[in-house]
Amino acid sequence: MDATETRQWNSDSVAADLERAIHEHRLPPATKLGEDELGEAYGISRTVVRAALHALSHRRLVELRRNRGAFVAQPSVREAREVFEARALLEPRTARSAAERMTDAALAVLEANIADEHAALDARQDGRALFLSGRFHVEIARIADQSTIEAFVSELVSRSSLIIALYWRRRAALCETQAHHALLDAFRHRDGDAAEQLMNGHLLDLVTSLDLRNVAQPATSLREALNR
Amino acid sequence: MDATETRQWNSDSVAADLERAIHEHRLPPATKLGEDELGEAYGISRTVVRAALHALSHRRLVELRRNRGAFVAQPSVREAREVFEARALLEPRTARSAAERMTDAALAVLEANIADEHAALDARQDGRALFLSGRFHVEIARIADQSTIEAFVSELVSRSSLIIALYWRRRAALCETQAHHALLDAFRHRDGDAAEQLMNGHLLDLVTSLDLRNVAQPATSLREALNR
DNA sequence: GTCGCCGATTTTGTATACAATTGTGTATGT
DNA sequence: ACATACACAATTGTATACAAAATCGGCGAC
Repeated sequence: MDATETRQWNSDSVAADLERAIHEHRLPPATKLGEDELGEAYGISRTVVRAALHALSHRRLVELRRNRGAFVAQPSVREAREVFEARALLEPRTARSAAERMTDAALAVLEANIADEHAALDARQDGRALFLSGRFHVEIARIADQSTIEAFVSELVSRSSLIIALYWRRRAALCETQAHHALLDAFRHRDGDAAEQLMNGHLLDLVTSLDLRNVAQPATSLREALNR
Repeated sequence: MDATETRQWNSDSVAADLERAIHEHRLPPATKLGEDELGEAYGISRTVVRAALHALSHRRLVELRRNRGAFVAQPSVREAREVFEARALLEPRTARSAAERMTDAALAVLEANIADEHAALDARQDGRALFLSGRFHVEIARIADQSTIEAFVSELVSRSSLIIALYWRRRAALCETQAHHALLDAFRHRDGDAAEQLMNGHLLDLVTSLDLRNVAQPATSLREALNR
């Protein structure tokens, strides 16, 4: 939590700040997000914090339990599958559209994004790298000029970050940059077919890199498991 | 607004009630949703009303303008196209999944839904018919057992209702029931191919029944138009 | 008569106070 | 020693009070 009391926060900016922290794994799944605690951290009242937490709960990044408070969400195995199912429907054809409408300026943005990903990985800032990796996908929807789909992809990408936190199998460096480079090449050639197919494969790779066997809910206390 | 002070409202139920009113065109686009007004209507404080309005704004059914209040959204032509673009990506393949997993119980639900649609049309309850027509689409996602996609489709269907309110060309009875009957037949035969194709065609028909020429924003006061 | 400015009123944004619910710890009885 | 019941503490849910912003009306100037 950036408790800098210098900035002027509102519910949207607090929600964005929290979402980024969750996306970067600074706030891992199941973290309790107390209203008083957050209000003090940001220097605002519970009113604004509550609005932000409600916003995040609508994006399924935060789970609200009545009279118990807000917690960083812990997507189930089933939810994990659903998220990537939805991404598989939305992103490949959006990548095709993006490739067909690609401009040099948009290409530069994507290239800069990949460069930042590499820089973050080199600096051992895994959370930031993961965030930027997600941004790459959202940026593609933006380039495709589909703000509605962009909003869905943005939500799905953030939720994917939670899924990765819970079910990631190989803890090694995120080798996704290869896939992003391949996509970038397709975009350079304005090759919609290739972009669609590469995105499809990229998402499949992501799912297979997860451990989605139906074992009991992970990373939770016995008490929590029984209350579920 | 159901100002029955008998029920106990919370932010979620108020949001659901308002969403249904919007979906049924009882609250047309651009309607001002004053906090005090709603609070009095539901017999609750502004706090709860605000939470409900924020929730609806996240679904893009309500537009919040800072220090000016909440209004039923007026999707632009561009947003209208985007909504149906997103539906075209999500719903056809979801209909295929639903067809492949179809059970007799699920079929019965869909049949009952269509029957209700007819009943509403016969009773000249156009709003209710439109709502039920949307429910048909959401139900398909539910049957496909994809709650994440179901949430997206639910949002898109509600937004489609606003789009229909603004851009519907032929004000005649909603002739969609034909398409829904055809889909039901495909579901009865567990024919995934047919279901996917029928849904695709159905959505295309819907878009072409709209008047999405880039005329100026409709149905708004001069003052509002200038402030935009 | 029209345009522009300024104050009063209305409405939203935020903070705080109070009520309700949940979880925990302790005491007591078996 | 264990289980149960009760009371206390902590946290969320809701209402209300206050502050800030925008709208609307009237007034005056041109």
